[in-house]
Amino acid sequence: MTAPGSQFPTAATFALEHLDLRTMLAGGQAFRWQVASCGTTATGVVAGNLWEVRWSPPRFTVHCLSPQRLPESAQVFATWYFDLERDYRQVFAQLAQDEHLQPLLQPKRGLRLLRQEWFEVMVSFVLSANNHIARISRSVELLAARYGTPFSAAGKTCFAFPTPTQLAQATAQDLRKYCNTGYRDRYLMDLALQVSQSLPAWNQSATTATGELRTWLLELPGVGPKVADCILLFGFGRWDVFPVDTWVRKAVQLAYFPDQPPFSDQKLRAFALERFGPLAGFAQQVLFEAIRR
DNA sequence: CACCAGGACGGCG
DNA sequence: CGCCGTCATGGT
Repeated sequence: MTAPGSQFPTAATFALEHLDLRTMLAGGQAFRWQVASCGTTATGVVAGNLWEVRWSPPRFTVHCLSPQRLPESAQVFATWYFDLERDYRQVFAQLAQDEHLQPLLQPKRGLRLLRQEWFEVMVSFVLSANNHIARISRSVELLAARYGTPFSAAGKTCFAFPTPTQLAQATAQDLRKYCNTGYRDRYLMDLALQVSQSLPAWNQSATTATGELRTWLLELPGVGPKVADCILLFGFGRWDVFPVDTWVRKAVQLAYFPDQPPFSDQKLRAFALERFGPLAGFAQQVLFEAIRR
């Protein structure tokens, strides 16, 4: 389907065995999706466009609601963003070889990791420190409305997530006052400044090794080990990381070392990387979802 | 109304 | 290094 005003097809349909929109879109990896209470449709702004998705098994449909802005076909976008070329059957089969993880997998078959835009992920997870998912979502939306580029779609005004340069215009005062960022205001401002002044390096980071990218991220204000790993996982598609937060800490300890004294985050990370290797990031997401319910 | 939230940071021993 | 108090704000 090619909508008037668009030179690209604005809808695409895919066949999937499993999918859980709530977990995938509102589980704490992305913050701009609104999932309907039925759990079968959702809308969200991604990459400067408004999208609607539908899940009616086994069909996953993606529809662009701002066709005049679409820079590529909906199929190309969705294949990348929703990571549709990855063989999730094989991912689950591989992880099922772990006897401690195996019983947790079946309820999480609908879980997927998104390939989000890295700057939005940086900002979202700097906000995530000592914060609630609901409040993070609200701040992200307020940031977009105040500093992002507006566009109209589906009869309303939407806002692209601000670029580093756009967000660098912000003052700490306004971030705190209007975007509800709390004490993270200065982190965000300095983050936007730093990133906007080194954009070429970040844009070429696709070829950078995960370890090196991680050390770059750790130099950014408000980015510690956990946030850096989330940015790598959700924003740069690196699955060879294992973000350790309060939930995963409990989950790993409970599933693997129930009668041992608490491990340090460093030890937990090393354990997981050794055990799950290139699937560590996805294993983390399974553990996170399993313990959080 | 305490307590906690997908932690990071700075200061201290 | 590792440990500890602090940080702004609202959901539960």
